Amino acid sequence: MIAIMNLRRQKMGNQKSWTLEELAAGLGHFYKEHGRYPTATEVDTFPYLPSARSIERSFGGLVSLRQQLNLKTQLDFRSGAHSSERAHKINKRGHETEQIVYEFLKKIFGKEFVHREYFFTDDRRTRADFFVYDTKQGFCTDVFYPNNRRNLIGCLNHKLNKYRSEYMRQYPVIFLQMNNTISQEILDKLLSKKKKALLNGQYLMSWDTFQNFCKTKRPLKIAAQKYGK
DNA sequence: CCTACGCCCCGCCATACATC
DNA sequence: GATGTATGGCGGGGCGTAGG
Repeated sequence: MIAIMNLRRQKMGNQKSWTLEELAAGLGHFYKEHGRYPTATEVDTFPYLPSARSIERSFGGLVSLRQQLNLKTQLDFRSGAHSSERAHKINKRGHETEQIVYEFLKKIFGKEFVHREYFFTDDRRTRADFFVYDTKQGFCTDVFYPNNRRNLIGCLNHKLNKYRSEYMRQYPVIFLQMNNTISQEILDKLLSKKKKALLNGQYLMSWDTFQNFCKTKRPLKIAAQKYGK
């Protein structure tokens, strides 16, 4: 049996290949802590395991590894119960998160000047979560809640792709990242190293940064009160 | 029924870096 | 030089939900 302490590898130097036994011990350690086996992203951040990428190289990937070790768990987390549960959680969280942002924007800019699900064209396909009218040109906000840094990059790339076209770039757009464990400092560092950079008029903000940003904007006023509610 | 959407998991790939 | 491993980006597939 391999002692857990021996499994923590040094980052550089003296690289030895991981054995199946060591991986089994690492996975077992994760199971003891969490009552289940790790996904690829969890494998990447778990100190007693190599990266999922390494496992892919040497053991044909995580699905194959789970099979080889005959783990009493789902082999592939992309479908089935795990994926179903995840999708439910994401939808619930997404709805709640968007509501928080909506309430905040209404308070600052007024209900009349905050549009939800703003459509750029009439094909009713491409849209931003919010479009806010202010005394200047206004701005779009695309809200998301990534579970961790890695997924954040995935989400961001997806959004950069979506907002590439001319008509999606008529207004400034803020990609609003709502996971408060990922600070603005982390976001800025990530962007400075990122290959596919943000375009002009695109910003990546944390919730704190976004709130301060909104306070620098000038809300519009409703001219005649009788049109108010 | 269909399609679009947001997010996540995974495999594939290119690249960077250390060692031989 | 060659080889091996770590790292991060990218695209495909999957899920539930919303709306046609």
